[in-house]
Amino acid sequence: MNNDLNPSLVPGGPCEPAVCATCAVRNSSLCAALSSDELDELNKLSRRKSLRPGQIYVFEGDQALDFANVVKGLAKLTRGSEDGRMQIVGLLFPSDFIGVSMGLGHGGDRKPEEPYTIEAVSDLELCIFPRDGFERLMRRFPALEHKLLDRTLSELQVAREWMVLLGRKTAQERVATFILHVADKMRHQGCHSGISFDLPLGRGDIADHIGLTIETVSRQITQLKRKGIIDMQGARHVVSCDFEALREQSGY
Amino acid sequence: MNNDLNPSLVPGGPCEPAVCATCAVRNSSLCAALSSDELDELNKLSRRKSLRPGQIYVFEGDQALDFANVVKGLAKLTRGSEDGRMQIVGLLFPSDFIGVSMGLGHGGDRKPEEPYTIEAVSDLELCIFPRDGFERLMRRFPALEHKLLDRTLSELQVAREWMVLLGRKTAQERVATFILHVADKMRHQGCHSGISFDLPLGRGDIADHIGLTIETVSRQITQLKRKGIIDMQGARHVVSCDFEALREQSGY
DNA sequence: TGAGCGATTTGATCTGGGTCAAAATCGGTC
DNA sequence: GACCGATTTTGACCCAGATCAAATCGCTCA
Repeated sequence: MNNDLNPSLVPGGPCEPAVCATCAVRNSSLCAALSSDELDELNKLSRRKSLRPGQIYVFEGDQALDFANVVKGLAKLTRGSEDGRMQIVGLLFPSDFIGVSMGLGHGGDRKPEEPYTIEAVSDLELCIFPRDGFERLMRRFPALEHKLLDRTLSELQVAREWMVLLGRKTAQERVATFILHVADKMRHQGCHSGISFDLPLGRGDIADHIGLTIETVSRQITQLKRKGIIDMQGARHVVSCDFEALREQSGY
Repeated sequence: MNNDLNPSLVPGGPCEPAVCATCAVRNSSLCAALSSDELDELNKLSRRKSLRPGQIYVFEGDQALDFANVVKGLAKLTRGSEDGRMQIVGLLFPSDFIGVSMGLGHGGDRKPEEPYTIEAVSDLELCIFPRDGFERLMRRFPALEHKLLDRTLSELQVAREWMVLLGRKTAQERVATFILHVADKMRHQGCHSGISFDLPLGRGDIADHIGLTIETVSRQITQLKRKGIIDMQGARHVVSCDFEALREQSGY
């Protein structure tokens, strides 16, 4: 898939909107598909929104909201049930795109329902686009739609990996896999110096992501520490970790 | 999203290729995005392939194969591990599209690896397109790419529903959910008369799909029969089923 | 008709991870 | 630097679903 930047695109170039020129995800979000001129059009539609940890952007069952880019922070995509069970079906990192869970193009009919709740995990900043306007731009700029397809395919890939984890892996393998995923994600985000990084989720959220309980997650992390595979300072900060050993514990 | 048929498309119209005109999935697969003329071009690239139950189309780890439409039958998309654990991450019904699990556009570089095995469950018929040619057509006919995006979004939706099932549902809820899904799928496939239909998978495959063992699946089905929620003739054929009760058992 | 074989069901037992409860730790903050 | 609520860890016990083993069912083919 074409990941090249548009050649006519120079950050801060001719028509590049000021907000976008300094935007942390200008070149990694869907916006990377657009030239400065095109970006200018998109920018005219956009507005920013900030959320504090624990604040909810959409509830499952609500009418479909607008689209948005995650600019900063972390959000979780969850499904809950009355009796308190909860599953995190996706994590939303900077540059991830929000709002297509229920498909595109519900222009005429009544807005469909959001299938998942989106909640800020850390301080979150979103760049929001109205559905109609964004879809219209997508029709005019096929590169935008192309990039969305690209991303949706990787998300599908991630979701299926998680199906394997949830369906067939042991508690130990799940936790090892989760830590590997986080390390990988952090490396790509650049918030990462070799082997030391923070877990972006508390034990409860980790449990809801890998289909276990808080207690089991905690015990498995203790195991990994005992085996010398990871070393931590406090509950969140991983000081060192043996990736090779983790991979072996992760059930491939 | 635009699900309308192309108005210039009349089955059996001007340039409609003969194979396509009688194709079972002409109007439900990606091909529904194309006019007769466009379809003609696509058809020139295509070839058919048949597989018997149990035959394997691609192994996970193989080099990426061509794209394909499922024309007839059922296939499963699976990930296995050395110790025999197996997870079905997707079922492929007629009109489903195959070959994008690892993303698009690996033109220049070495072909990436298939992440999943694809195996025929029943007699399977595929309509195969070479990667390069199909991607070129996708660039020329944006409606094709649009439809692929549409489908990928629904598959992501299905995968996430399954994450909830695998992460948080009880055995009883998993089996009830599975039967509802099958009933729904069968209704849409038209192989369905109100309340009676066949389970397309054996107990083993059901188990691998919903993250249980054969024995547990069997016991849960027995439970549902005892409760009078479903009635069966043999192991595969559902004679009647109380959808309302099933929905209640399914954990929503 | 009935022997043979894979798929399914049923039964008996075991266990990984859940549940419930209590300590220990971690930040904050006054 | 002592206090407090939230988070995490640890311990004791339990149970849903796995495992192991043995019928039973439903085919196909002789």
